[in-house]
This record gives sequence, structure tokens and C-alpha cells, in this order.
Amino acid sequence: MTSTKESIINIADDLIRRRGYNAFSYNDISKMLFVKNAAIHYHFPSKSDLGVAVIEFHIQKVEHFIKRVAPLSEPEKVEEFLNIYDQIQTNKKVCLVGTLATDWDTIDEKIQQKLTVFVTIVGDWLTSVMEEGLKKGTLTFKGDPRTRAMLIITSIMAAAQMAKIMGSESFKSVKNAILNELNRR
Amino acid sequence: MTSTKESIINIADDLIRRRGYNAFSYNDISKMLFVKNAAIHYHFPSKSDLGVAVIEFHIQKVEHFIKRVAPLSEPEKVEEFLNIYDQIQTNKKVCLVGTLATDWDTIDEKIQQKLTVFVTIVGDWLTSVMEEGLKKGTLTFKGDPRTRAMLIITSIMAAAQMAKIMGSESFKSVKNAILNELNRR
DNA sequence: AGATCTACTTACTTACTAGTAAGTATTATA
DNA sequence: TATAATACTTACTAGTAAGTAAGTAGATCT
Repeated sequence: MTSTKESIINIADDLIRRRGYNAFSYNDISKMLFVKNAAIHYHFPSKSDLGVAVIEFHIQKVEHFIKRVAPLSEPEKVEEFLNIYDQIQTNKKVCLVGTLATDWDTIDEKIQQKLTVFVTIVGDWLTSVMEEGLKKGTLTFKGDPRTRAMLIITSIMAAAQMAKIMGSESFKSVKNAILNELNRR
Repeated sequence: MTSTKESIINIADDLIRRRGYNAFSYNDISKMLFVKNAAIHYHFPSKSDLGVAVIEFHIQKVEHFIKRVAPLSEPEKVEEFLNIYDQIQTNKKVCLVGTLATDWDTIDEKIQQKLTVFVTIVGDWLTSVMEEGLKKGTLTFKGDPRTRAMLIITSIMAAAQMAKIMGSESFKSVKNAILNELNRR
């Protein structure tokens, strides 16, 4: 992949998670890269193509993450997972799923499909971590593993959004609460 | 207030929570009301004015809600609160806070301020419900009341967003998990 | 050396955005 | 009954959006 193509994806990712899908334009990207907007259209004919590429980039990143944390214990895996959102929140962004969910009815079907794949990968992984933790006794929680996984994802996702409004403190307390909840009593 | 002005707020509210703040225009509203876009500008000179009015409308609604549920028990109050999101999710919308949080960096400072007020009202109310529930023993949870309140708000808010991607089932399981968590063991 | 491919630029189109100035019909007020 | 306020319409502006057709400089292949 050319460096320009990679840069476009990186900038688009940043803009989507900072300002929302409908608030960024090819012009924003082209100005930042000192090229013309047609150059962006050369690499990604339509905005939807770019949107799909951004999600694919995230799928790659999460698959790499899953491999990286594989040797860790279940509580450590959860903590590493929450640390991703820590970074998102520190950089005053929100998570990709959150932004695109609120723009859902305005995004192309191809983007919707890719996002569903992304959420499925993350959801399945965290569910398996919950299952393992329950079996080994390293994690304690009520309800089934899938629901617990969804509860963690939704909480931390919205906590990053809430931090935009109420500041970092609200994020940190929610993050710690999720962690405490899972600890053995 | 004129019926047109009320209609504009209602339609804007619907569009914001269905498509996002940056994906709706005065033209969308004017077409639905069979008036010209200048008519919308007559009632709300700028889009920010309309945005502020929509949040004020929500503040009114939540203040009415708080009065309505005042005689109920704490578990009932929480359940009624979650039922609001049930309706949001059924109508394939998301909550106002969620959408505007993801668009935060693109919205006017006046809208940001009003949204902070709205979140503070809801947060303070749910915190007081948590405090009461803890004191009376009608609610069981770990951690402090404010954090628990934020955890409930973030979970249910993001669950409505997640439902857009993964369907109603994910919402229902998260909602039930929140309720189960608070029940006396 | 000529042809082709890559990564663009130039120059444009169509459509829509928020917003405004000036005019008008209807209703309320003094 | 004249005046003024209300709730619009008509007709426009300046700016920006996504997207495209045609051309070009430089590298790569044959």
C-alpha cells in the first residue's frame, strides 16, 4: 500500500472518530495531505469505499490485539481491552462503533455490513474471554458470558462518549467499576 | 408556542436521533411541513438555535418524568427509566446524549452547554435514586451511587446504539442484565 | 525505445448547505 | 380604521459536498 493511501485511512479514521462520519469531507483530508480532492477519489472512488477501508483497518488492528493478549490471563485481557478505550478517551475521540451506530441510517450498506463483522469479532472474542474466566474461576459475574461481554462493551463505549460531555473523571470511574465488578469477591 | 414551531422541534428531534445532527438539514424539515426553508429560519434563525430548543424540549420531558415517577419505589424508578430507552430502541432511534456526544466537536458551544445541563439533571436524579435505594435496602450494588448511576446510563445508552447494529436482542439482554444486577441477591 | 501503469493535477459539474433581504397575507391591537 | 406584529413566501447568495473526465509527470515493463 502506498504511503498516501495509508495516510488517507489514518486521517479518515481520526476525523470519523473525532467529528463523525457526516462531518468530514474529502477536502478535509486533501488539505491535510497537501493534495487535491481528486487524489483521494483516485484511491477511494467513493466515501463509502473509504469508510469500508477504515473499518477493515480496525478489524486488522483488533485481530492483532487478540493475538497479542492471547497469552495473558482473563482479567488481564479485559484490562488490556479497556485500556484501548482509555487511549481513545485521552485523545478526545470516541470508538468507531459508537460514531457509526449513531450515523447508521445515513451510511452505505457496505459500511453497515463491515461494521457488523467488526462488532461480531470483538463480541465473540470478549465472550470467549468471559467463558474462560468463568470456567477457570478467574472472573466473577452474574448472567451468561455473552450478555456480560455486551455489557462491558456498551459501558466502556458510552463512557468514552460521556467523557466528551462530562470530562475524564466520569470515564475513569466507569472503567474502574467494570473492573471491580469482575474481580473475585 | 405555534403548532409549526412545535412541529419543527419534534421533527428535528426525530431527525437528530435517527440520522445525527450533521445529517439533517432545514430542507428536510421544510419538506415534511410543506413550508419553505426560510420559514424554519424565521422560528430558529440558526441551526444551533434549533439544536438548543431540542435539548430544552428534552429537559422539559425529563423533568416531567422525574415528577411522574416520584411516588414509585427505587427499583420501579430504574425500570421506568430503562423503559424510556426501550421505546427509543423500538423506534430505531438512539438517545440524544449519544448522538450529540459523537458529534461533540462539530456542535455549537450553546448546544454543548445545554447538553451538559441535561446530562447533569439525569445524572443527579439517578444518583439520588441509587442513594435512596442503598439506604432503604431496595437496591443492591457495589461502588458509590454516582458511579453506579453513570454505569447504568452509559450501558443503556450504548445498548440502544448497539441495537442498530446487532438488533433488538442485544438491547434486551443488556437491559435485563442491568436490572438483575440491582436486585437483592 | 515505446508502451503501459501509477499517482496524481486541473478543471469542472451537480446538488445541497446554512443563511438572508425584501415582500405579503392574515391577525391582533390602539 | 390605521398600525403593527405574526407567520410566512419568493428569490437569492456564498460556500461546500461528492464525484468525474481528461490530461500529465515519472517510474516500470517489454
